[in-house]
Amino acid sequence: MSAQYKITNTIKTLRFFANEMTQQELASKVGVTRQTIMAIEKGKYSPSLEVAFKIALVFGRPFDEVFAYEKITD
Amino acid sequence: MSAQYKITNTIKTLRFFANEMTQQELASKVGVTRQTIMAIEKGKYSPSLEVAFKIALVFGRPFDEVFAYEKITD
DNA sequence: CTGAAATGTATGATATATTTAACATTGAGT
DNA sequence: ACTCAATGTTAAATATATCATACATTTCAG
Repeated sequence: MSAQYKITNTIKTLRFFANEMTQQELASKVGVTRQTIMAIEKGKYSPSLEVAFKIALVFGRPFDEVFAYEKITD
Repeated sequence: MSAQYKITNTIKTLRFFANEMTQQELASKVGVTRQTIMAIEKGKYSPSLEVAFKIALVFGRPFDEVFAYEKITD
């Protein structure tokens, strides 16, 4: 069948390098709840484009340094 | 108040340069309905990150060439 | 070790994206 | 002008993201 992809992110790493920002702090800055950050970090579901952009903005990093769409099979 | 942003995209232009691909063709390749492409092109709502990635993939363009998060006020 | 803070997990409610279907409008070709 | 394909619009139903709350587990400073 056609190639399979998954969305990955580097949020946990970025939090660590951002002075060990907590999930709660990130959630507050982004304007969502801690559970939303949790779910995204864990890959439970893919965020809305809006939330994804806001997360990249909070870390001040280019979008593709935070989120990627990676091929997992062919 | 805090800065306002809006999500913009270049889908219509990219369709034009992709041999004038129709909304229906794009929708089929992405795996959504034509109305979804319509709504996204028109900015009626912001797509899921998954659909956004798929659209960029169909056009074979870097993500940030398709979608942008632009400041509209300060 | 103990306790508080951070992270993880689960569930039901709400908001939003997407589908489905139907119809209206536009635009280009004949 | 006619016609057909493409685009645009609307409304109701469904799927998924997000919220709100509650509780369990990990982690680490004291």
